[in-house]
Amino acid sequence: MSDPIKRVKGFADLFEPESTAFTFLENTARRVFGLYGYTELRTPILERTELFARGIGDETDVVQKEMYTFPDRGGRSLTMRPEATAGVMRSFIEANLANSQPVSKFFTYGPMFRYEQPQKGRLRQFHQLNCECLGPVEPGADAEIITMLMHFLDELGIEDLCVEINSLGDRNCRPAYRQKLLDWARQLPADQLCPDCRRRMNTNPLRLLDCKIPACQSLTQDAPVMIDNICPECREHFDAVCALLDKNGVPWKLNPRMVRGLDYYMRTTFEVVSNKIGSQGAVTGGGRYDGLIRDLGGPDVPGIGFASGMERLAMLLPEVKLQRPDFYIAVVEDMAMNCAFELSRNLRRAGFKGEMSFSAKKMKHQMKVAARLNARKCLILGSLEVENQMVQIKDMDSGEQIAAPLADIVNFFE
RNA sequence: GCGGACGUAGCUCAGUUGGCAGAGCACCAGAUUGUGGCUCUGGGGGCCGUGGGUUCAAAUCCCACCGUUCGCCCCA
Repeated sequence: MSDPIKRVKGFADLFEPESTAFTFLENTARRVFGLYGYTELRTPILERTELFARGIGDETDVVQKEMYTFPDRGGRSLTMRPEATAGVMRSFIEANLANSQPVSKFFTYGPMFRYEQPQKGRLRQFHQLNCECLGPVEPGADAEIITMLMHFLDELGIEDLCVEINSLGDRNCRPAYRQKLLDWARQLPADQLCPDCRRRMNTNPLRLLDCKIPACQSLTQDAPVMIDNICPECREHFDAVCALLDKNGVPWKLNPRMVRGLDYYMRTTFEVVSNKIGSQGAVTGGGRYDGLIRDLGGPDVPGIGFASGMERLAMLLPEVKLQRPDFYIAVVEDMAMNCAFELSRNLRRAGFKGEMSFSAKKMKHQMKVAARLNARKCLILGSLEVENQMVQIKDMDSGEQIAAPLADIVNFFE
C-alpha cells in the first residue's frame, strides 16, 4: 500500500454544510446584483503575468511575493489570478465593449490564488465575489455600488457590519499629499516607531496611518490625512457620494486612515469590516480605479468595484440548516426490495427527498439509520406490506404510525 | 518570509516522576426472526505526524523536518 496523497497546503475541501453556505452566497449575489443590472462574466483563472504586474502594481506585496507564477510549455509566463479586477478589465478591453455600450456592469465569482501563510479566513485558494461598474464617472455610481453591497449583505442575514469610506485623491492631489505626509513623518522620533513603520516610510508612507500598534497610532494621531488634502474636484465628488449614501439610508463611517494595498485605487475607497472573525476582519474591499483601463492599454474609461471574500462571509453567515430528508425506506425483508425501488422513485418524482435501504436489514438497524439521517418519516416495507400493497409510515418526530396504500402514497406526504 | 500553540483510533480527547496503547462517541455483531431510536454484551479498528538522538526502556525527554492552527506582514 502506498501512502495516501494529501491536499496541498492552503487548499481546502468543502463538505456540507460549508459547501451549501457557498452556494447560498453565490445564488444570493447573482440575484441581488442582477437587480442592479449586473451580468455575470466568467474570466479565465490563468492570465499572462504581465496583466497583474501592470494592473495591480509592480511594487505591491501581492505581485512581488504572493503570486502563483510559472512558465507554460511555450515559455510564456502565466499567473493564476490573485484577484479578479485585472482579468475583467482585460476582458472588457479585448471585447471592445467601450464602443458599444456606455456602461458595463459585471459580476464575477470564483477562486483566486495567493501564496500566503494560511490562517483563519485566509487560504491560498480563496474565493471572491466581485462587481465592477465600468463607464460612469459620476458619484452616483459610487453610491449605487455601495448601496447594492449593503443590500446584498443585508439579504445574507449578516449583522453588525460597518462600511468605512475614504477618499484617496487622484493623480493630481495624491503625490503632493504623499510628500506632505512624508515631511511630517520625518520629524517623528524614528526610534519610537515600530520597525515595520520605519520600513513603510520608504516603501509606502500612506501605510503609516493604518499601523495597528498602539504606540505608532498615538504618534501618528495628528498626522495629516488624505481627506483633508484632496483637490476641490475630489472633494466635490466625495461629498456627493456621502450625501447620496445618506439619502439611500446607508449608514457609513469616515475612516480617514484607510489605505488600500492595490495600486489602482483612487478617489472613493471603502471597506466592510466585522470584528467577529478575528484579525482577518475585512469582508469586502473596493474603490474607484479611473485610470486602470487606460493603463492596461484600453480606452480611458473610469470604473469602480469591490471584492468580497467568500470564506470570510461564510464565517459570518447564520447557521446553515441543511434540508431534512422527507423519508427513509426501511426494507426489512428481501422480497420487498423491488417494491422499495418503485416507491422511492415515485416519491422522488413527486419532489420528495429521501433515501432507501439497498438490502434488507433488521428493524433495529433500520430505525438507527432513519434516526441518523434525521428523516421525517420512515417507511417500513416487508412481506406483509407487499402482500397487502401497503406501507407503514412512521412519523419519526411523534412516533405515530399509520398504514397507507402503496398506490397513492404521495397523498400521505405534505 | 517571521513568531506562538498543537500533532495519540473515523471524531473529541486522556495518558502522572520515562515502564504492557486508553476512554467516550461513531461503526459492526449478538441478546431480540416485524414495532424497532433505549439497555446490556462482544468485536474490528493505532508506523502515538516523520526522521534522528538520549536511555535497559520513549507517546512521554532533546534536535530537525512535515502538517495543522492562531497571530505578524499583507490582503477579501
